Amino acid sequence: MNRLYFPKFNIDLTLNGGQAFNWQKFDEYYYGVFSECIIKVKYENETLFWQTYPVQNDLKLVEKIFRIDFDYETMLAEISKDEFVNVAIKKNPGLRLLQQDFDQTLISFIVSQNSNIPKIKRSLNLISESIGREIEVDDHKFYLFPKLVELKYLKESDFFKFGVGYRAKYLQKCIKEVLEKDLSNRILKLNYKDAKSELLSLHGVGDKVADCILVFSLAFDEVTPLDLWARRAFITTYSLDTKIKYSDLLEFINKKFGKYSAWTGQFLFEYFRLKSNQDIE
DNA sequence: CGGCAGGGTTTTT
DNA sequence: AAAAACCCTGCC
Repeated sequence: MNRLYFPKFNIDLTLNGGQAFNWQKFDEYYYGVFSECIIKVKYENETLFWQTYPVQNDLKLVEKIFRIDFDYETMLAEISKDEFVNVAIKKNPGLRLLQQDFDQTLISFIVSQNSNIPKIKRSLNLISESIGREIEVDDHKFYLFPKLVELKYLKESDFFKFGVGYRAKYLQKCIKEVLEKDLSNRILKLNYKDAKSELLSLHGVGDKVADCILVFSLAFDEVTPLDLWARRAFITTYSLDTKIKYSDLLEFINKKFGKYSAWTGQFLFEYFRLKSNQDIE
């Protein structure tokens, strides 16, 4: 397998957290389903072992998805100055942000709204299995995530069969809109403000889903998606008004953490989510 | 701006 | 067993 030196990486925390729904673990390897390939990875001795299928050795893709070039140390040094964030980092060392495919992330987070992780994964798998190309890796069958041009032919009732409920209509409309606007290509050149307003104009995309896409696929680190957990985390940690508006909370976070807002949010989010799972203290 | 409906599964009571 | 919650958005 190929190797990349990649110190300070907690692969379990990163791939099982709420930013990606397309990784499955078999034995000691994770297999990630993308639209162009399956990525197989494991992490050992500060090294990422990886391979891509069916086209092998796609280094560019792996470097992009794991944000290999991101200066993790400098970011940690900066945000750990905050005592609360420092605790969250200590409890979740090696947590990282990914930079995933735009189209796939868009679909994934429309499906994710008001739902839970097992159900989200099930629906996304159904979508892949129904039209994605089959790829066999290590005796496991995977199905590539369909591209928007393939999904645009599906009707609302087709999406409904994937168990996405009322989000079927959002998906069906949104895919058409994105293709008509050529957004997948254009958005790569836009700044945060313009990219977000483009996303908000899409059916089924509100503040939270838009920010998930901007952070988890376009690597806009100056904001963080404020779902219920992240919102609760920030409000509790900094004793904010429980009724604070979405945009006001984003502004508060950006003033405090600037270009590392996304990383701060991710650490606090995981810290609160895992803490409540153990439900101690 | 505020309030609520909207799949269906998981979690909590 | 029932109810509430669930990484929410569109519509009124």
